[in-house]
Amino acid sequence: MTDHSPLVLFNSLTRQPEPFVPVHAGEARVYSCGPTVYNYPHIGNMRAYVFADVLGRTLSYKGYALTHVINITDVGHLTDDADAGQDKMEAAAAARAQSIWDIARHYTQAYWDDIAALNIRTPAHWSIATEYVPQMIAFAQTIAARHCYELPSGLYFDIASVADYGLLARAHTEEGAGRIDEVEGKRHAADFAIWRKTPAGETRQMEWDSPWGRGAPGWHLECSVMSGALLGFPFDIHTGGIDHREIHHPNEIAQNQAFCCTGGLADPASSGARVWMHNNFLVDRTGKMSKSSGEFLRLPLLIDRGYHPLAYRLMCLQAHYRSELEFSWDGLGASLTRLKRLVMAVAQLRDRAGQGADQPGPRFAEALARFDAAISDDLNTPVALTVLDEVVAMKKVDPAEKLAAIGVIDAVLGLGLLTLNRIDLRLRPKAATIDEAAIATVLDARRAARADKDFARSDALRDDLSAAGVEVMDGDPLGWDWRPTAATPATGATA
RNA sequence: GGCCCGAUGGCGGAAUGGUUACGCGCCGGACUGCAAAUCCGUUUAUGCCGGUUCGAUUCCGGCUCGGGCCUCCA
Repeated sequence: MTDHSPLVLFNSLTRQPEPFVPVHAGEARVYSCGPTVYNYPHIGNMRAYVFADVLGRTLSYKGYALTHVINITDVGHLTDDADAGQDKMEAAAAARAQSIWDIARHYTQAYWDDIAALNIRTPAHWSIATEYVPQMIAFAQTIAARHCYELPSGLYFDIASVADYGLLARAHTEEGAGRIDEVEGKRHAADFAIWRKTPAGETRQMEWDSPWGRGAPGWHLECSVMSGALLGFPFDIHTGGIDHREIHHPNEIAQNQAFCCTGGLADPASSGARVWMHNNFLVDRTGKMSKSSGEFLRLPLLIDRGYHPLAYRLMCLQAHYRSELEFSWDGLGASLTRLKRLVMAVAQLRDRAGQGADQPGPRFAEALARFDAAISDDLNTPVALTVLDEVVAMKKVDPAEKLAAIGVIDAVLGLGLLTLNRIDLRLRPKAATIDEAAIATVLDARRAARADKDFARSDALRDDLSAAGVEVMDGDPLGWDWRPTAATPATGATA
């Protein structure tokens, strides 16, 4: 792993791949837009953090000292129009008759559970929006005179006050059909709230005093403030979902420009971050990605159905982060099968390796160079995975060295191959009608029948288990003697 | 309506101006009491119409279809 390719990342600002050049030598400072904790994250949301995690792991692998920040937005966002809707956090609290703070705590924890299940490394900082309100007010005061104007509903940012507004979105701000309900007095349709005043006569659970009256910060403000406070302007990389490329990040950039008193975006440092990266969506043709439709695709739902969460991570890695990825249960099953085979191969390797070398050795140099080239090419994880497969399949090599080579690759991909057991992958679907002990009992009886060459009885027991959602596997190399049939939906579920 | 993106085998999904990765599935073989699991091997694809080119899946134009954003959803 000596011949490193230069790391090239696709910058949304220029729409070009660019060599990564750190702002501070040897360091990489990354800010990722995190969740708004008014509901559970769905697996499409989580794709963004798998992407950010791979980016962070790649930077670490390349030798940069990584400082990663992910924010938690616990300040409410509006539900519909930018300035007229109901606050999402307030709405969730009202619907559940809980304190807005309880709501935030609950969904933050749910998000963190998903993060852990997906083997996403904990960032250096989880920045909590409500802990930065004083800094947000200070930030707003800094830019107010030159870049903002006040209306009865709040303090607004004048997008004409900075150069190149909307460059990131490649959008022209001349508004076409007026589908947005204009806030009375706004100078441009795209002007956005820096501070939202609480309407007269109302009280909100979350509100703060400010020079513009009691209210709450606009949500674009928090990312500017927290990224600047924790990483310093300019920092290296700002990530988020591709939807943020259109509105949120252009606004964030405009705020950063105003705050830094810098000019146009010809100099990428003016935007606050040198590189802006956006992951594409997970698309779901079944329509279960919509949070408004009741049951949507959450990670725990996959687990309940018998799919290990890391199968979902692998599914994400099989596509490039800038491509849309089609979700299907069959596809998830395919990823689980691939992961299972990888894990099994590595487990066998561990059995044979013993106390061996912890370095890959020259036999692996060529493959690792190709891995390096792939991941350096704007995080091409699909190709990186093919290199992993090749390394796993290599014959006549020292097992300990091979294990070390796999370790190098998995440190970036984060599939947990060195620690995951095949047994770990055998999740029992929640809906299964049989428990582990019962399975073991039937399997014992079946073993006895087979020893007696009573194959009629043996097959009957196998059919019983099959009817209960358990597929029997004799002679599995690693003792995985059954698996849940629900985890392999591609096969006809004949009972 | 405005802006933008995409179309690769059964499914997912890479890459490339000239031999179309890889995974899963399918099929064949080994193994098995039979299966399954596992291992080995094999098979199939660049939406349509033009253009540029010695040569296009790749570059350009048009068409069709699909998708995203313009409503704070990654």
